[in-house]
Amino acid sequence: MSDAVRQAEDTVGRLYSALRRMAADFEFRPSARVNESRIALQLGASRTPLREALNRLVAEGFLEFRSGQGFFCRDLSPAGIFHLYEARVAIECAALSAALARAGDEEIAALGAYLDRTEPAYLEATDPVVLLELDEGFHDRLCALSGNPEFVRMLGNINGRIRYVRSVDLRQLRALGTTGGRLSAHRAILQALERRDGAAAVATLRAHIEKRRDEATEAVRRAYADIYAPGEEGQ
Amino acid sequence: MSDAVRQAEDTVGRLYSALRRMAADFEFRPSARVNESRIALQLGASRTPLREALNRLVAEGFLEFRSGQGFFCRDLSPAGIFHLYEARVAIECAALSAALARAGDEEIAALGAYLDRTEPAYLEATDPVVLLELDEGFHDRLCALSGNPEFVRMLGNINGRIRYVRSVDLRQLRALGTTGGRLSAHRAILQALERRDGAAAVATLRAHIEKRRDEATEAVRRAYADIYAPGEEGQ
DNA sequence: CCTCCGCGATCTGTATACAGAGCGTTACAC
DNA sequence: GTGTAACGCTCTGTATACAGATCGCGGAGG
Repeated sequence: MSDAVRQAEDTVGRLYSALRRMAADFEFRPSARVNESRIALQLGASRTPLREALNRLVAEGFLEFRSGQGFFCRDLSPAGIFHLYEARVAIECAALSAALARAGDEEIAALGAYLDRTEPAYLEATDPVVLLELDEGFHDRLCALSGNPEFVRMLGNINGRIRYVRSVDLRQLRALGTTGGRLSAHRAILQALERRDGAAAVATLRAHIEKRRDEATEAVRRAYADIYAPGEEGQ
Repeated sequence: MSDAVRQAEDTVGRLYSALRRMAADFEFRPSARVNESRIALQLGASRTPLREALNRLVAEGFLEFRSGQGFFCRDLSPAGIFHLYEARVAIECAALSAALARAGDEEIAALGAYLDRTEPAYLEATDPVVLLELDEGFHDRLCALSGNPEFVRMLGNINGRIRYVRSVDLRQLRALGTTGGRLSAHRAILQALERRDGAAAVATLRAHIEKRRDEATEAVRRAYADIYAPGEEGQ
């Protein structure tokens, strides 16, 4: 059994995870074709399971498929990112509403404990990847309070697809020294949730996300620079 | 070119469409394993493209995958359907809000024309499948007014997964002679949209969907009866 | 009668092979 | 010099083959 569990991550699953990360990080350039043979060799598997994993990512919107031409990376545009942020607002706010009605006090307290626990790391972190992980961690847990796995699934999908832009945005925010505001926004949402003040909680969450949404155009521009000239610090 | 377009539906695409319909209609019994060899033979293709299509459906939540055991049909439960309806409310209401801000008068007029055009068929239709198609047609177009393809994609996914239960629910409504209310609800939403009365439009839409959502438990019970004893008219 | 073990059949998981489409490149004509 | 057509290479799309895992069934032991 322990062997089965250990090997639970089978080939397709392993390839899927690797490819998802690569697609999220735009290791495939926007709109560029994915060379199956090369990636298969690189990941140490044959094309059959690789294509199965690629098909999953197509269904999730990470990649596109054109008949007779193969798989392509999704493109990256301000409009596309805006739409994803808009969907994120819809899902997170709906999840929060559901959580207000259904989540128990102890579950909300657990989210508070998470916030307390991660606060030091949040304030000290310099790596935007770590910062983003902590940020997503809060939002994921908040979403999970809804008890609706569809919300969790959809948010996970969206977060994966905007992760790169968010990390670029976050790096910029850190450079400007304004990351603290994000944390306090999380705290404000939690407090409104504890008070069962639905209107305030949803409004705060919505404003929190829409603020980033409205930076999307600028962040996408930076993301392009970052994808095609990595390493060169901002500017 | 016309040949290319005609053949655009390649093998994987064809299999995907066929399997999606089969999964939506619960031609695979809930939680039952999908026999790859049999389906491949049945659909006239080999297992390789079949598995690619199956993997897309896993990513979309129509099927589940268990390592070493293969593909299984999603299960059918009142809670699961409730969660899907809840997600549907979130997406459709958010899409409507976006449409209020962005859709042009002529686009809204086009939706009105659709409603006028389909009204006779709606009132005369006896086949629940046709009725459902008309109903979904309105909601799809309404969602598309948002201009956000993510909303459209998500709604399409959700609608596919609740289609069977909706068709059972709709059949019951028809038997009770209350389908007219649905149509007038659509009309009310449209009129509020034309007046740019966001609060009324969203409230009407929400109530319209939540009414069905709250029938989900009963509809799932009927759906089970229908899946395992088709042909026998309800009850 | 129930339980556990082992065998066999079935099915999944992956690699590989091959056919055919797409695309770039080059050479030739204008 | 430019446009076009044909060639060839590369890569995709699918079938098939085979290895390994899983599950059911039958028999033996308690």
